[in-house]
Formats: sequence, structure tokens, C-alpha cells
Amino acid sequence: MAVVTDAQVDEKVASLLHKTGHRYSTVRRRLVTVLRSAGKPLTNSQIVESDQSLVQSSVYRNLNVLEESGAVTRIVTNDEFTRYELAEHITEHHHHIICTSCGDIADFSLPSSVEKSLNVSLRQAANRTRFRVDNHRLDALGTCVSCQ
Amino acid sequence: MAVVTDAQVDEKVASLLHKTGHRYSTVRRRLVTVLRSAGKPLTNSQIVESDQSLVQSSVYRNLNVLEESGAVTRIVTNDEFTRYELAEHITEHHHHIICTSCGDIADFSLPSSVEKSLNVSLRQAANRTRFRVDNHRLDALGTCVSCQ
DNA sequence: TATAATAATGAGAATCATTATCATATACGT
DNA sequence: ACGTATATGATAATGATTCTCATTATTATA
Repeated sequence: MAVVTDAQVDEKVASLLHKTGHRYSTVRRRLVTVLRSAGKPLTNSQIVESDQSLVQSSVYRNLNVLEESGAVTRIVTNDEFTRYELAEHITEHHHHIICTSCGDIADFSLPSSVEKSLNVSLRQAANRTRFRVDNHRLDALGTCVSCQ
Repeated sequence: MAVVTDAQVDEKVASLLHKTGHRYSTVRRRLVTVLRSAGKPLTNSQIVESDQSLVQSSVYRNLNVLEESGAVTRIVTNDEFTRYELAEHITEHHHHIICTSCGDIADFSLPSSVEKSLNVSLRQAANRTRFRVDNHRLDALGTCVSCQ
């Protein structure tokens, strides 16, 4: 997560937006900056709090645009707020530990050996359902410091 | 999932409800029956469709009661509907494959060797965050037959 | 098995995160 | 700079979920 520079993120997001016929506007740049510096998925209101120049309705609209373009991923926990983060192919593969009490999230990673065996097993398991598997999502569920 | 009988499920649910000061009413019995026979997490409206004697507002209320008692688990996908299933300790540990297009879900299981190494790695990873880890949630993301 | 006390139900109203609308402003190609 | 297409912000609308409350069911006890 430290190896990717701001400039590289900008370039990727710009390319994704342009490919889908959208502009990399000032508001969208600020949005990407907020998401990048947070280091964890944020709710709409956390985003607006982080950068008070941003407007709720525009943030919602642009998060959807960025998601359609593939630059941003939507995270749902068990609380009532959707959270957003930069897509993994822009940053790097990681997982979330979710507080089952307040919905707060932290990022973490697993050894690549574990990731590999997981992927193999998932493909095998998927063959038994009739779904086509594209990806996986592994979350740890627990309690954050302030809820303990 | 085949080893648990209806009577055993009933007994467990009754016990969980009574422990938390609730009754195992007729409506709650029907709800458990619907969830049990579905074999996959259901939305509120899927539940009401499955058993037309059930009423939307009562289903919502009772799903919450059952969740608080620990008999039912809430599943959120990326679509706009929350889904519910019988808790794992009543049936058995399993995972979900979620259709990223329509939100439909199927159940699947992994080899216990994979589950074990996963658990070990999760504990280790959690030590680096400041969360206490209780559980994990592994979903495969893909496309269901009717969306392919 | 009646009774009283308590919890559950159903119908509808209320809530609130998210989306849609639309007049105005901004960005891009020429 | 100009004209056109897209983006923005303020506000209204939407819809899944929750809340309310008068009525009904369940349980414990005599």
C-alpha cells in the first residue's frame, strides 16, 4: 500500500474515468485524495467531514461514477452505511476487519501462501455451485478498540 | 446441513428465544421453517412470498428479534436488500457465493484444512490491528446462472 | 379452565440513507 | 474565446426498514 504513489493512482483513475466517458473533475480528484489518505473504507458522511468542500449529493453521485468506472469499491457492513475505498487493482489486495458493534473497518493482509490455497479451494467449491467465480471477499469480524 | 433435524433446530431456536425473554410464537415458527427450507439467505420479500400468511412488518420485527437472540444472521450483499439465514451454530459453518449482478446467493463449504489455516492466519493478522477477532466471513463473488 | 399479566401481531405512518431532478457552472475540443 | 457536453449543488423524491399502537395471542397462576 506504500508502494503506489499519488501520481500513479491519479493516472489510473483518470484512465478508468476517460475509458467510460467521464471527466476527472476537481470534485472527483478531492474524493480520490480523501479515500487514498484514509487508508480504510469511508462512509459518505466521513468523506464530507474529511473534506468540507465536498457536498453530500455530489459525493454520492461521484462515488457511483467512480464505482462504475472501476476506480472505487463499495463495502457493506452490518450497519446502515455503505462505505467506499479505492479499488484493489489501484492499491493492492487486502482484507477488512469489521467491528460488529459500530461498523468501523480496518485493513489487513494475509500471507500469499494462504491467499493461494484459498483461491484454489474457492475455484473447486464454485464448480459445485452453478456460479462463475470472479473474486472473493474475506472479512474478519470482531470488535474495535473503542467498542471493547 | 443434512444432519440437523427440524426438531433439533426448533429446540435450539426455542432455547435461544427463551434465554432472551421472548416467546417462540407461531409467526416465528413459520419464519424459521421458511429460512430452513430455503437453504440460502432470503430477503424479507422472498420470505413473504414463500409464506403468504406472513406480514412484512412482522417479518422485519421478528427477524430482528431472532437476530438478537442469535438464531438468525443478517447478510448484506451489494444490492439494496438485507438477507437472513439461520445462524451457523444452528445449521453448520458455510460460505456464500454472491452474484454481483442481482445479489442472489448460494451456500458452499470449504475443506476443513483450508478453514484451519485460514483461522490461524486471521488470528495473526488481527494481532497487527487493534481489533479483537471473533469470527470470519468469506464470500465468493461471481455471477449466477441467470445473470451469465 | 378462567383470569390476569405480558408479549406478539398487523396495518399503517415515520424515518433516513440514497437517488433523482434540474437550473447553473465547469471543462474540453475546436 | 466559443460552443457543447458533462459536472455540480440544492433540494425533492424514493423506498427499504423501523416505529407506533390498538388489538390479539400466549403464558403462568389460582
